Amino acid sequence: MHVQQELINWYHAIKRDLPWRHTTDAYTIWLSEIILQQTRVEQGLPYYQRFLEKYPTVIDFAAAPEDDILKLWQGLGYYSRGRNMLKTAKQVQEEYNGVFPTSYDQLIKLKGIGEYTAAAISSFSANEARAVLDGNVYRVLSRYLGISQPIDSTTGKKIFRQAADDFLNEKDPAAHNQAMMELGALVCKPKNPACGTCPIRMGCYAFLHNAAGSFPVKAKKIKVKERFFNYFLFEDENGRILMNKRSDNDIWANMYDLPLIETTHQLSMDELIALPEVVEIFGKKLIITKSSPIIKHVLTHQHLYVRFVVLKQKPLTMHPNWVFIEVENLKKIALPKVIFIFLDNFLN
DNA sequence: AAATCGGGGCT
DNA sequence: AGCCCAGATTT
Repeated sequence: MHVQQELINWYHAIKRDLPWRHTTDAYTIWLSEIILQQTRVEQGLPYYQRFLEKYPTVIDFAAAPEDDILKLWQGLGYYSRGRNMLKTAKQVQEEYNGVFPTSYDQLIKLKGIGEYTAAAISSFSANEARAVLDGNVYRVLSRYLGISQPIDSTTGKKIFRQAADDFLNEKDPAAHNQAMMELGALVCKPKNPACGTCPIRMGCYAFLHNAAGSFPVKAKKIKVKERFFNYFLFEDENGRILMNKRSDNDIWANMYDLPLIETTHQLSMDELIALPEVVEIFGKKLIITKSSPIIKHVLTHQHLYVRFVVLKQKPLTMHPNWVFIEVENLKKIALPKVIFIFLDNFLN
């Protein structure tokens, strides 16, 4: 039997029961695919359920305020996904009369949909013969075929694109794509792959050479930047919290945090309150109710060292992006994880 | 081509 | 600590 058929047979026998595998509705599949970008199934699943319940159709989604989308996205990370979805939903409503496109060539033009997602939606919703190429597929193909070009180089990407296209089962692209990713997720895992249970091990280069650990190859290393965030929390006499709406050119775009002084390195409390910016905003004599320990918050490309300083007095000057928000209304706005956790502890 | 964009789980 | 996760966009 052909290896592609072995793979599909294996998939049908052991596949996980995931909700987006029960539909061919392009909107629903789009929702699942965007949520699952760089996100494990178990982490994305509850978000998928909540989004589908609140926005059953692309028309419902298109009508949502951006703040509502970001709020529902809170905690999932890579928030531009949510903002791009809103743009695409509006575009589908206007240019496609609310009917979500299913062809690769139309999908690839939409905001937030790249090669992987266009291939996924077009194959799953319309069985278009497009091979997906995600992290799972890179790993499976590199091991199976023994491809040692780096998956994060331009030439490597071309080679893997060709390999994925060649390997595609054109008679059942949808099941083939699902099977490739399922194999990567359940068997051909990054660490300690379960080669003993792999349905296609007898044709696998890495299995036959006992070299799964050598694939895939990555060329680049991640560079991590350190940043030092000093947040100031001020609660006024009416129990409202002074919040800050973030800009759209940094992490946590358009989400809410607190008045922030960022420094280039870690300061002591004495050094912090002597800073000219701090004096300008809060005056010379700071009345500090309490200050938190330094919290290390780890992002992929940044390590944040975050401190919260609770103040008694209100700022002398107000920044345009600052706004007082009632505690009750905090649950309506999107907060980064580290902010949410601190406020949750502080207020409860 | 390289940098940027989160948060969580596994080793 | 380092790597990876149903990647895409910006610089």
